Amino acid sequence: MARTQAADFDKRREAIMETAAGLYARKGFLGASVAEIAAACETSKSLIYHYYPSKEDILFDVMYSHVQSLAEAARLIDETEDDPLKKVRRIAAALMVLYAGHEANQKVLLNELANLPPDRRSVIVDHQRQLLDLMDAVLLGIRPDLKTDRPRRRALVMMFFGMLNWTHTWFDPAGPVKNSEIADIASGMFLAGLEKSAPTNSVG
Amino acid sequence: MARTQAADFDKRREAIMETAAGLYARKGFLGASVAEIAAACETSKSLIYHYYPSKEDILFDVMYSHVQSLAEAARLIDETEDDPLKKVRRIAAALMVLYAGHEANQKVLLNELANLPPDRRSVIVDHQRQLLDLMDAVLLGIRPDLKTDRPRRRALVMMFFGMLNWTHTWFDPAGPVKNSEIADIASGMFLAGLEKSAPTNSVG
DNA sequence: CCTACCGATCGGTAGG
DNA sequence: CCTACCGATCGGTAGG
Repeated sequence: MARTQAADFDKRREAIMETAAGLYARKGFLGASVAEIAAACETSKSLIYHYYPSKEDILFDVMYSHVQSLAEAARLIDETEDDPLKKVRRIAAALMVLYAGHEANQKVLLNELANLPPDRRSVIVDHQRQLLDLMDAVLLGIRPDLKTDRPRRRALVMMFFGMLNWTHTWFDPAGPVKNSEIADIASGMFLAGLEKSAPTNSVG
Repeated sequence: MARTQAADFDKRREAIMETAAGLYARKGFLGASVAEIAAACETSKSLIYHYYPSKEDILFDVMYSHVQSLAEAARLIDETEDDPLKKVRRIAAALMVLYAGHEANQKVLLNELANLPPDRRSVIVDHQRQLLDLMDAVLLGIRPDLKTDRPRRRALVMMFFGMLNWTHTWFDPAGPVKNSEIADIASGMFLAGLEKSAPTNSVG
């Protein structure tokens, strides 16, 4: 019976986390109260504190679960795809799927990092850096001439993530443009830009 | 003498606004207290309320002054430059100059819109939409084939602003890459992507 | 799992 | 009378 209760515990905890993610996304971490989270869960404030030690622990959970799935998805593609051009397109597509399916978590991840204490923030930032480093390696495979220009590579990788991450401010998964099209447009611009600025026509 | 006092009033008011912008950017609107703003201004809370009716009015001022200068800069280029390709490059460069020179205002504009009441928020959003509409017209000048595909144009314009606006999360004006280079990279990718996806080779 | 609370701090305002 | 400004404190609400 203890196992059954534990399973139920994790399930309720996750439900609280997802409800909190929605409120944190809409009102901000500081703008959303624990009482509001409890009300949205149709339960009491005390129940929330039974599942989480603090409001901040819920925030960490929202961010950590999401950033981990992003890094994992990219790693999987990196390991199973050889062509660096296809890597870019597949990673963009996979990230957009995860963004569109977890809009609240994505908004919170991008907007509320400052509300974590340094030690927990660095855990999240580490995972984000894994994603950036992975894309940096992919970029280097496409543009080996940039081997000694890390600052420029960093800027280029940030353009890629800029196009994708900015979608949280405007993209509507229910709208006329599908998230797969957004991924195609972003990776298309990224690759076209890399090709056009390359020293030789070795790209393509 | 009344004129001299009025001039001093505006000057002090602006100093408060810029100090508040820095705190709002670092700690968020809800995370920064009026007491902190006063302390950072080396004055009292009451003095702050002498210059602004509320904490929220300061927020509006921070956003409004910034978004207006962004829209104005783009409008000026739009009116004085004929070549749509050059328009893109010049607007990107002008926006990056304003972003780099007003980092705090830019962060606040992008992160704290939800903390304005609907009526004041719509004033800011209207100015942002002017910028988007302007870029949409420029895009249409480059890619007339997209005349009937507004959703796709919107997505393309958002890629442009995604690259530029995402810089507030990573770009360091004191770093090795200049903001003019960022503008070149972003507009280069945008234009290369437009060219590559065009139905004919009419672009360039 | 709830009601009843706490220490602290919030945005905003009082008298002078 | 006005403005510019201060130290102290208001009523409510936050997380816990």
